[in-house]
Parts: sequence; C-alpha cells; structure tokens
Amino acid sequence: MKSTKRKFSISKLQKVAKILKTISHPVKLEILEILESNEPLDVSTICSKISNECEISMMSHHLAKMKDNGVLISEKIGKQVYYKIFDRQLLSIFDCMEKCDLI
Amino acid sequence: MKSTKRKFSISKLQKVAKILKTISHPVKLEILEILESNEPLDVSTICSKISNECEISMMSHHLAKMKDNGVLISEKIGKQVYYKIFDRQLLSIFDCMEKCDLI
DNA sequence: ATTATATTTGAATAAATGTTAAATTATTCA
DNA sequence: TGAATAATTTAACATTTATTCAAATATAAT
Repeated sequence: MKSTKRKFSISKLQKVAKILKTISHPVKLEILEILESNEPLDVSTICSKISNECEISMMSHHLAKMKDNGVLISEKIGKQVYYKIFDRQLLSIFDCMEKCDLI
Repeated sequence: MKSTKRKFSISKLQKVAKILKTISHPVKLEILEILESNEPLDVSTICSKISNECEISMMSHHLAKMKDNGVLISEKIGKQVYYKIFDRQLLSIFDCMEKCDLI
C-alpha cells in the first residue's frame, strides 16, 4: 500500500516546497534576516545592507518573487516600496536549521 | 554600515540555502517523510511509496542529489542501495513549517 | 514641463532541473 | 562459467528557472 500515516498531505508538501524554494537562496535568506530586525524597509536600503554586491534590479526580482509567493508583503509610500515579512513565524526556520549538524 | 548583529554569517547562510534548496521539492520532502518512519529503504521501495508516479531514474537523481548535499547517506547491500537520513534533526523543519500561516 | 530618484519590466543569456534511453553493477541459475 | 534478470546510475537532450543588463514606468522635486 502507498501510504502509512503521514503528517503532510501532498498539497501541503507542495505548499511547503514552494515556500522553501522561495527562500532557499543566500540573498533571499539574508533579506529575511535583515527585515527581521528592521522592517519595513525599502528596496534600495535592503540592497545596501546585503553583504555581497547586489544589483537593484536583481533585488527587485528577489523581492517580487518573495512577495508573489506570499513570504513578503509591500506597501508603496511615495517613490519607495517598503517590504516586510508576511508571517514572522517563518523566521523560526533559522533556529531550526541552526540545530542541524549539516550547518 | 553594512551589518547589524546577525545570527548567520554569509557562509552559514550559503549552507542553509544549499540544504533548503536540496529539499525544497514535493517529492524530496515526501522522501524525507517516508524515510522518517521506515529507514533505511532502497530506491525501488521509496519509489513505490511515493504518491505521484515517479520514474525510478528520477528517484535515483533525487536521492543522489540529496546524498551529495549531505541530507542522506547510503549503503549498498547486494543489488540494492539503501538510503537513510543523515541528521534526523532536519525533520524538525516539518514542525516548523506546520506552524506557519503560509502552509 | 524638465530633471532626478526609486523601482519594475522585458529580453537575452546562463544555469539548473526533468526526462528518456542506454550503460553499469550485482545476482541468479541453467 | 556465462547468459539472463534486476537494481541503480549515467549521459544526452529538452525544458524550466535564474541572472544580467538595458529600457520603461512612476513619483517627486525644481
């Protein structure tokens, strides 16, 4: 038989995979870390706080994808667009990973 | 200035990103779930337990990548290769994600 | 209106992933 | 032994996704 008892249905696994895929990139993780202690922040400011060099258009792409996939939300005020984390509970993934021998 | 106090260095963020990227796929998450309660398991058996149809060569690719990136380990016994989770602590990521509104 | 600033969009290229078929490795048994 | 079978991996190609860079849009300031 196919399944024993599983915690996650297929559709939940798909959602989890989508979220993880959305943030599994060094710069995207760094964006989350930066926003954790400073949100909301505009695109240029986030870009300037990133350790590696990062083009603003690349940052815009990153942020747009994170927003599209529900990880971030944004608000436009004047010329700038301010981003913040939709659900800060997601940040617990850092603690989770910290405990792994893999890291 | 670039950095306030951060939990993760750049190299740690890269490692975290690599691990997350390695598992952020519905089938790969399902592999982890299956192994959680049944490890070690050989390639064909894992393949047969997956909900969606999955080619065995695709499964081999998934498992090889997960092994290469340190998520799984394997042992060959006779014709079959048995896989298990390297660090079961990683499984706590499921609980972590469960708590998010995003899922 | 014109200029400057912030961000997004689009198109071209580069990189990663999925798919299928063929190759390798190990086992069985005539 | 060695031909047949079974399990898994490798390789080649197609498809998708990510990155880069240039151009476009939107808002504000002069």
